[in-house]
Amino acid sequence: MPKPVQKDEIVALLEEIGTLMRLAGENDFRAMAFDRAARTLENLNDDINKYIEEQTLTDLKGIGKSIASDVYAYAETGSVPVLVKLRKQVPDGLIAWLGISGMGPKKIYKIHKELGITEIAELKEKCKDGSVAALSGMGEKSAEKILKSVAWMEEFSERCRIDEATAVAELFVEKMKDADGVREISVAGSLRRASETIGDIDILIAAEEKDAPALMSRFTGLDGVKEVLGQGETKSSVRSNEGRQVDLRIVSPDHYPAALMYFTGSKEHNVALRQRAREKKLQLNEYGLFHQNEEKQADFDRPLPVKSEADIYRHLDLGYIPPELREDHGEFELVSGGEVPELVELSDLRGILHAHSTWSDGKRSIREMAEACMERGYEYLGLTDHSHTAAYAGGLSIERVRQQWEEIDALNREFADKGKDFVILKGIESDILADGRLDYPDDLLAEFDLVVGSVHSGLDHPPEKMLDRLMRAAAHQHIHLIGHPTGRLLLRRDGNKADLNRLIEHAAEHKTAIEINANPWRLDLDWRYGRKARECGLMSAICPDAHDISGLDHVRYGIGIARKAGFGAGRILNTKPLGELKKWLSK
DNA sequence: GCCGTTTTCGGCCCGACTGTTTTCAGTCG
Repeated sequence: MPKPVQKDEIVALLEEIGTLMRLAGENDFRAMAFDRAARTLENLNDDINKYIEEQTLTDLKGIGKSIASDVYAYAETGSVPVLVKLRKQVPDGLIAWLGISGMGPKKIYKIHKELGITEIAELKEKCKDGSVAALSGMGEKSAEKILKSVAWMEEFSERCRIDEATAVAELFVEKMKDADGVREISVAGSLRRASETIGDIDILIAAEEKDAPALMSRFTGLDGVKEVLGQGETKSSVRSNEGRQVDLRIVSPDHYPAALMYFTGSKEHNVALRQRAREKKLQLNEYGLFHQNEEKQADFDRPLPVKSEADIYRHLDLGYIPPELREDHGEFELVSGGEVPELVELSDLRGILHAHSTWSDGKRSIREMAEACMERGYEYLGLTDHSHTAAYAGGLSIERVRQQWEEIDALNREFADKGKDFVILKGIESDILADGRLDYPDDLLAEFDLVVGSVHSGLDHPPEKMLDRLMRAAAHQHIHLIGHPTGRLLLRRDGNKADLNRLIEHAAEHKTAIEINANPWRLDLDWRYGRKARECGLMSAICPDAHDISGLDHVRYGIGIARKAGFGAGRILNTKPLGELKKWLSK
C-alpha cells in the first residue's frame, strides 16, 4: 500500500529533479516537463493521495506515464530512482550557484566539471586566481561579474516583501514619470501582479525612440541607483540603494500594451497565452499580436489592432484578465466566455476589522486608531485586542475587557453626539488554544460584536493536530473570523502545514470567515487557496492586523492578495455597510 | 518528458543583452 504523501513534498521532489536535470546538462525540455508537472500539482485542489491510490495521475495535464510512475514509486518506497541517480551525479553545493545572477545551468556545469569544484567559496577562489577567466567562453569580465553577484547574494536575500518593493518602485516611478518624453509609465512584473514577495522590480515606459537614450541615462543616473548592472537602448538594469534590482524597459507607444502584458507576466501566463495565440495562427510577442507568416513566425507587417491589454485578450477570445490573476492558476477558465471577473477594490472597503490598541500590544489609543480610520473615510473599526492567553502581548483579562467596553461605549456616544457617522465595534482576537477551544467563557464571547480566533502558540503542532484545532475553532458558535490561518512570516518563518482546503470547506459550512491578513509579513490566507474558497463560497475579510496607524494602510496589500485569490467585493466582509455587517456578525 | 481532430514524431515562447565570440551561446524575464 502506498503511504499518504503531502502534496508539497511531491512538488519539491519534481522541482528538484528538474533542477538537477538542467545542472546535469539534460535536454532542457525534459527538465521543463518536471517543472510543469510540479506546477500542475501545486495548483491541485483535490487530495493527491486519491490520484495515487487510483493510479489516475496521468489524467492531469502535464503528467504522463513516466512522471506518474516516479510519483507512485515515491509513495510506495519513499524514493525515486531517477532522483537518486541525479543526486549522485550532481553535487549538492551546485544548487546554490543558481542563485548567482548571470549563472545558469550551462556555465555552472562547465565550471564544476573543468575545475572540479562544488562550493561557492571555492568558486570565489577560482574567480580570483584567474582559473575561471581562463576557461573557454569565459573571460575576465565573467569572473568579475560572478564575484560581484556572489557578494550581492551574500548581502541581500533574493526576494523581499511587497511593502519594501513597493517603496522602491514608487520612488523610481516618481522620479521618472515627469521626464521629457514619457508618454506612459507603469510598474510591471510580480509587483503589478501583487505577488507576496518580489524579486526584481520592473518598470515600463512608453516613449518615442528619439527620447529613449536620454531617459535611459536619467534612469541609470538617479540618486537611488547604487550600481548599473547593464544599459542598453531599450533595457537597463540597476541595483538600488536598498539592494533591489530594478529593470527599466522603454518601448514605443504602439508597442506599449503588448509590452506591458509581456513584462507583467507571469511567465507561465505568457506561455499559455502564446500557445493560445498559436492555435489561432497568431503570434504574440512583446511588440504586439501578429498574423503568422509561412515560417510560422510573426509577420510584423500584419499586426492585429491593439490599443490596450484588453484588446489582446479579446483577439484571443478572452475577457480582460486583471494582472493579479495572471499566474496560469485557473484564470483562463474564469474568462473563457469573454466575461471579466469582478474583483474587490480598495475603494470597496467600508471599514477596518482586526486592529489593536494600547490596551494590548498596539502603539496607539482606541481614539487615535478610530480617528485615523475616519480620516481614511471608513465607517467602522472592529477593534480586536489580544485575549488573556496572549500574555506576552498584554492580553486582556475579563475585567479589562469590560473596562475597555466602557471606553468604547463612551467614544461611540461622543462620535454620535458630534454627528460623526462612525462606530467602534467591540472585538477580540481570541487565542485558539492547543485543543481548539477559545480562551474566554462562551457567555463573554457572546457579548462581543466581533470575535477573531487566531493561533499564537503551539505553532509547531503537526499538520493533523493543527487542522483539528483550527476546525474546532471554526465551528465555535461565537467565532466570526479565523485570523492568519498558517501563521507564516514571509521570508522568515514557514506557516503550519494544516490542510487548508479542508479548513476552508469546514469554515464555509459553519459560516465562519477566514481573514486575509494584510500585514506584508503575513498575507495569510495565501491567494493560492482562492479557487477552493470560491467553490465553497467562503467569506473573507481584508484585515490590516494594525498595531499602529500606518498599519491601517496595509489593507492595500490585502486587496492585492484578495484580487489574486479571485475575491469579489461580495465575499469580503468589510465591504459591507455597518448595518449589513452587523447582521452577518449576528448570524 | 509531454502532447496531439491538421500530428504518435517533432515540436516545445521569444527577443534583448552580455561577453566572448569573428557569427554565437548563455542567461534572463
